Amino acid sequence: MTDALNGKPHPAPRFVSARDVAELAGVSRSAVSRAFTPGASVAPETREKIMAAAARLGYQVNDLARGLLANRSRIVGLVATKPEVGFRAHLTAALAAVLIRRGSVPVLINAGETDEETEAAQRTLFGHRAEAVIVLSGSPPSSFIELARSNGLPLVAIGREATEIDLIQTDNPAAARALAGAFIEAGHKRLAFAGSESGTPAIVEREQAFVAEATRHGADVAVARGPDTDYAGGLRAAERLFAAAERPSAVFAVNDLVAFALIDHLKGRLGLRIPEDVAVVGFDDLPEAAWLGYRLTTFRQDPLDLAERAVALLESRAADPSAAPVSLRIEARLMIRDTFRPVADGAPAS
Amino acid sequence: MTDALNGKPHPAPRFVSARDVAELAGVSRSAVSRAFTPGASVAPETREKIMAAAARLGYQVNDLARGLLANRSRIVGLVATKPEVGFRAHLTAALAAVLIRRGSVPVLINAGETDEETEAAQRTLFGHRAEAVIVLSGSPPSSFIELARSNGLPLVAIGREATEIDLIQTDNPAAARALAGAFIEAGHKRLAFAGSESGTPAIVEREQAFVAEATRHGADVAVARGPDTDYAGGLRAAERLFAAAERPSAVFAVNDLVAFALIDHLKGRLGLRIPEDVAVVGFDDLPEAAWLGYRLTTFRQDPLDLAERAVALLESRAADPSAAPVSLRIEARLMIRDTFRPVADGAPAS
DNA sequence: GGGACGCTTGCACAGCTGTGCAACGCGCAA
DNA sequence: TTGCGCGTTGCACAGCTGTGCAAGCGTCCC
Repeated sequence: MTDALNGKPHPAPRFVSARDVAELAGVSRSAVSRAFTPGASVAPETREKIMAAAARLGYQVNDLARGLLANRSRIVGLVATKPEVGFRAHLTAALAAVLIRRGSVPVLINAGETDEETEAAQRTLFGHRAEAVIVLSGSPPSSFIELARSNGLPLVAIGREATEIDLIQTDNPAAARALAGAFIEAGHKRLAFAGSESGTPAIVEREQAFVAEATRHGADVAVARGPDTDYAGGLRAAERLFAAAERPSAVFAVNDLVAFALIDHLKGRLGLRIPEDVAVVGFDDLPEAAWLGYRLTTFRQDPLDLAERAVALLESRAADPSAAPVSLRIEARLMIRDTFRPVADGAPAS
Repeated sequence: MTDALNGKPHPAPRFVSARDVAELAGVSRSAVSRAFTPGASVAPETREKIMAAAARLGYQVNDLARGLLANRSRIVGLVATKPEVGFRAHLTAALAAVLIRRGSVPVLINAGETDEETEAAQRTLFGHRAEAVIVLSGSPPSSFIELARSNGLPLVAIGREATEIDLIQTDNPAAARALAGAFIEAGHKRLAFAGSESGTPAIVEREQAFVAEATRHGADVAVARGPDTDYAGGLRAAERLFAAAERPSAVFAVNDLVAFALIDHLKGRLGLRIPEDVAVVGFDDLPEAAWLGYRLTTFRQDPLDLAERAVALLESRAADPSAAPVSLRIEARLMIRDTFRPVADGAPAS
């Protein structure tokens, strides 16, 4: 099957090379190379002649050969499990856009569940001499991290916790604490956290900080975890939280997807009103959070901002490989919509 | 800025090469090459010695050099605008998974709106000697198609209409016609189509076939188009369709996103019941369509199926570059949920 | 007019692999 | 023992680029 693309009935339609251009322009091949190298020494008229020939032939510098020589491929791996779902989709797209703009080549590694797939992804990445890897949040292919470190290639993790690695992360504890405080200030006594058992560091951080801060204020906190951090998982968590006799009046959903499930369950199945009966707050600010059906109050993570910072981190890492690992925290801003409104500064709750 | 990653304080941490392995194993470099080439002539014990040395050093064949020699990079470009939104996100992820499994390298080209970005994407793709390109539906970077064809590299378009190019497409007209018939059979007289002005071929096909079939049956069809094929566009279309005195009783939304907007508008703002007052049907079967808040009846496109067929098409194209362009139609299946239930076979409408 | 200097340009090598060709060693048969 | 054949291995080249080094040439100044 693979053979079809491997086969060579036509021996691959040879691309035009610098030699072709040199011949047409009547100069040496090195002159062509210099013409395409900024800052190299070429006479203006020679360069012009070369450029004209190149344009006529449709020449494009072969980045494979260039990368081979310079030992730099410009390839950056984006490793993610389920890159199509929720916030990761937005983060992936933003990273691809930022990388392309700076001339890099984003390779999307859809790191599957099986070891076989993980291994194929590894071969792909290292075989093509990726010069950097960005690991998105999600279940952790720790073998990647291992291998990248042992080969000394820059690696940035987004939302993954790992020692000895550059890390960029939303400030989950701060957000969770602030929200717990806001719930209590608004008069809520019975709080709840709808999480998941996925065990992602971001998930764990949000839960722990929220629970800790709430109990510090003397509030009850119920915790329910779905099997995964998605809509289905959110439904499970919602069922558990609201099956008990003592229902919470304010819920922090670890995720917008979980929050949507929560809202659908409360409104659709239990007939509760939001936020009058139950206040709900999510995390991510997916576009869906602004939809009329939800109007979800949620913490905003800006994918483009995150992507730009991640790439900047990559650059400074490449500039100084021996520097100490950086751990960057980014503040999440609460987008206030209809599912919960904090008490305004000084003003009484309405 | 780019300079940071370009700079070479450490001259890039040289990967181990076949020569290193050869030295350690005490053989020639060609022996190493042969050991990693299936079907090459190597003595079993030599191969074993080489493999041991390779494992110890962590050697990995350099696909850049291999690709340079063979004139095959294994790189496949995925070109899409806004790859994070709706069905494209799922299609992109599915394609990446399929390509990785077969040993290809999926490069995600987030083809922006500006010419500058498009040009950067082109350079990236052709500079790295991509051996195939897959264009996802969306606004059409037609210069890509042009250039790919002139360089004779396999190109498959999904949902894009273009002559002289391999094409894979859902059978939009068939689905639209079937739905128009089902609406009428269920007793609806005033139909409507919520579309967009984006002008994507798939969009146009659905609109035209739906309108034609409905009028053929003598039904009224109102058409409203939002500026774009997304939630915001769907809201605009919904406003226009239901501002008129004569409200439609069944609406075909060109897209699940548009359908969600429609539902939110009808239920939330106009207080209508679905499907009692208005029936709504979408297209794509995004995961959101199964959410409790929507339970949307919609046509299903299977991203994995589409991805596998696209890659298969790529392979057969590579095997025979001179064959006539193929145009493949895939049937969309109606997923029946709560927003519309067709009359069952032979049974009367409930 | 001659020498020195600076800008251009070509040569050759490096970077890493796959493969045709020839050589080499070994086993087997005559 | 010699010759033949086969399996294995090394050499060398190709594929495409960037760049140090030296040579060439023109120009300017003394």
